[in-house]
Amino acid sequence: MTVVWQCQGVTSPAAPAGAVRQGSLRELNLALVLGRIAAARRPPSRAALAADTGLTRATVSAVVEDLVAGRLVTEADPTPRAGAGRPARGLMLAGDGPAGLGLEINVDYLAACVVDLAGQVRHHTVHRADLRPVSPAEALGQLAELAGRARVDAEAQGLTLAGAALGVPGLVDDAGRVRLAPNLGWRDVPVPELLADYPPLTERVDGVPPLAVDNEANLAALGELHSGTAPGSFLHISGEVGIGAGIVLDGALFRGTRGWSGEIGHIPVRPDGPPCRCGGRGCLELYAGQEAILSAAGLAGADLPADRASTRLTQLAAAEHPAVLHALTEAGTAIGVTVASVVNLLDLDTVVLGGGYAPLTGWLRPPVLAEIERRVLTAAWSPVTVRPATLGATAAAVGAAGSVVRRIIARPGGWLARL
Amino acid sequence: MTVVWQCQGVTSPAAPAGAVRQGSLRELNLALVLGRIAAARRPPSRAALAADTGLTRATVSAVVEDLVAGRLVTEADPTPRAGAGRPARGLMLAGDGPAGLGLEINVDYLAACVVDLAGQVRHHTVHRADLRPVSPAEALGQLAELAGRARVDAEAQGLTLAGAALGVPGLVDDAGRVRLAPNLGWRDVPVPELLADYPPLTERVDGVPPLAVDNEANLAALGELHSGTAPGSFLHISGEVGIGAGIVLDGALFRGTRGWSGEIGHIPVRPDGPPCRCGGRGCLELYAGQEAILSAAGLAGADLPADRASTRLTQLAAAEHPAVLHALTEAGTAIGVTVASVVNLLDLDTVVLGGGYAPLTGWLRPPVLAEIERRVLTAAWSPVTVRPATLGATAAAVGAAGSVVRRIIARPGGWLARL
DNA sequence: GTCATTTAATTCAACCACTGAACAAATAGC
DNA sequence: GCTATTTGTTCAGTGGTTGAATTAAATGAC
Repeated sequence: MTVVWQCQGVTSPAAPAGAVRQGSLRELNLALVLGRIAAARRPPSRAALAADTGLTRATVSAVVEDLVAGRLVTEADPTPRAGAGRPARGLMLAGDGPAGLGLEINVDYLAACVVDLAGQVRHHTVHRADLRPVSPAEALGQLAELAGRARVDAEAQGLTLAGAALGVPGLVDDAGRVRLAPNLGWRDVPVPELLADYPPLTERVDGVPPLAVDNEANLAALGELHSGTAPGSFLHISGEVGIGAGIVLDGALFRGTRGWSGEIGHIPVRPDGPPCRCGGRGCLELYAGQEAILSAAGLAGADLPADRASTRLTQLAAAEHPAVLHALTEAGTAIGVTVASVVNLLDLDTVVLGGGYAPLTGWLRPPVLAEIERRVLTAAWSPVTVRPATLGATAAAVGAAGSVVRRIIARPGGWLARL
Repeated sequence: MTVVWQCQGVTSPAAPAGAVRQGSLRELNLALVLGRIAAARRPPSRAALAADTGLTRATVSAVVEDLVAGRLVTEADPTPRAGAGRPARGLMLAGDGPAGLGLEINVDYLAACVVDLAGQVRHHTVHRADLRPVSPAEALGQLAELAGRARVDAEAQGLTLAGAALGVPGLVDDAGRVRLAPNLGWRDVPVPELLADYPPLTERVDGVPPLAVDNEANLAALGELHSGTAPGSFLHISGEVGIGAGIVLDGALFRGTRGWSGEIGHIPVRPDGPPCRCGGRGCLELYAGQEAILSAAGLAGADLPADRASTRLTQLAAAEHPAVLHALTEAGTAIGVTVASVVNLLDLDTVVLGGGYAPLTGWLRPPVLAEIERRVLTAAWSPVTVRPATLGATAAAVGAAGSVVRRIIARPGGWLARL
């Protein structure tokens, strides 16, 4: 049995922009019902779905039959119900159907994980290594090995991988080429070509590339969206060596005209400030990037590996180290000025601090909120929530895997047609 | 014959998020075909539409029959074609069907206009008057009178008004209440209530309010979108007394969580700059607002009415008045810093300068582009276009009227069901 | 001038998916 | 055991699309 790869991109529009043929009706209702099952707290019955969606029970039954046949949905154990009547058979996402493979390349680690339809992480590997001195080809080779092991493990658990997504800390174009990943030292790296020796990651199925490559900040934001703890629109700021942001609007990632949205690290905080290596002046990264915080805290010479720096900062902050507290307040103020701009522009009510910022949220939040309150015109009527991300350090990998299964949930028709 | 009002909001999602019943199919295809007719350069034939949409010619014929019966589409004069074959009958949006009423209240004028389905402005009235000393109730009374005259004129031309939208220079909530319009001096003005004496503007039809109230910058951006000269995603900056922006993403206005997006005037340019009346410091409005430009140009004492200030600036700039040129360069730089932030964040490739900025584009563009090139990470690969708005001074009124007819084009089913 | 050719639009039987109502299944309460 | 109640399925009916055949209206060759 061959593995089916059908991921063609990370954002899922779910709107049938094109022609609405006869069968589209079924496709839309498959997506509708499956979406409700995915969103429900406890396994809903067919009758409940009918009441919820407005479809008739007959239609829901037919739709569910398709979904069960396609291994997307299973019936839960018959739970004892209160009151009279035939007991409902609860429906839930299948744990043994299609799954998504999520990959991540970052400055100091590689990660691979597998997430099933229900959102459970079924496999997770992190390979710590400084990737800066390694060539892109070699790094991708190591990644492919990780991917291969993840696949074996997934299949041993009865899962079928339905696609893969890869997060990188840089700008990615439509073809999956990494145009620029400054902190990794990559420039114009043709990821799909370099992975050509690993067919499962590159062989096209029906002309669709199996591997989606995207910015890690975008994928981390998607992961946060799918974790169910975030609202439909929010800004997710990833504080790694650089600072990236994922923008989620109305339940969908906003990727911009070329897919290069979220470059929040180079928003000018002080237009006449010190020069940044991007060519601008006074960019946010100069005030709230990892190096800037370490240097302001007097830890510049320590030369910590990137993943240690964050934990070290948290420890010192918890110990109320004065220079660290000051550095975090300064960083928070700079983030707050930038976030105020974003909120004035987009009217978002939630900001999620992710990556290295997540454990520092307790210290960053006060100055961020202070700047928002000072600078956002509508802050008085609509308070802005600032909270830490719920996914851990490899949020991008989990988000990448989640994006694959979310795509199936948003358009089950494509998956079912392949059986 | 009664006037039918069916406008319920300005943004048009067009996606059938809910249940997909039997009839939804027809509704979606009505929207699909009508949308293609609206977007086409020259009147397409049924056959061309079939090829374009992927529907069969039979289906297109049936759909078009409905659209013609509903007065949304008419057949164009049979144009002589090249080559053999039965001549195609071109289809175009009807000029005598439903139309939209657009209204605008601004600091120094009231405007009303009527736009037909094809986007033609069929009626246009501007009433110049300083609205600051006038009470909101009285201003709205004058507006209702303008609206009444527009309606009479529209009906004399055989048009049926299908809804109305009103643009105001301030923040509007879901209920149509103006929460804050600083330059007008309004605060918590319940527009629908104050218009209660003018039933055509407030009587609900099927529980739907006939009048949508929105920010003028949003409506001006929509007008620009519908004029067909702008791409699917762009930033529209309205330079009036204040500075507002409309954000169009993927062909739809982005309104934010509460509908208060686009407050670009209070994005901090210099976080430690002079205090702004919004409570923040160094806001864009302090560097590129009308007063700031006039003051920097040494024209602060002139006390020109708002509409004159813009023309005066244009004249002086054309005459190469040194202080004015300097003031415009300074303003353009501030705008450029802000736009750079927006482009870094959203990856837009087009910025439209509207309102008072439109005639000044020639002088504002160079400094804006210079800042973008310095500060936008991706500027080297994807150049940003900065261009003037194509609609005139009352862009918001035209955009408001356009939003009404665009809603019908996006969801013709609702309109047809009312016949 | 006639006729083949070509393209446009309509007609019609077939089919697909949803609807609504009737029916079967499974439980609680009396 | 019987009824009430709720779940889920079956089935005839219907709306809307499909695809092929047919009609319509022009050009161009002879």
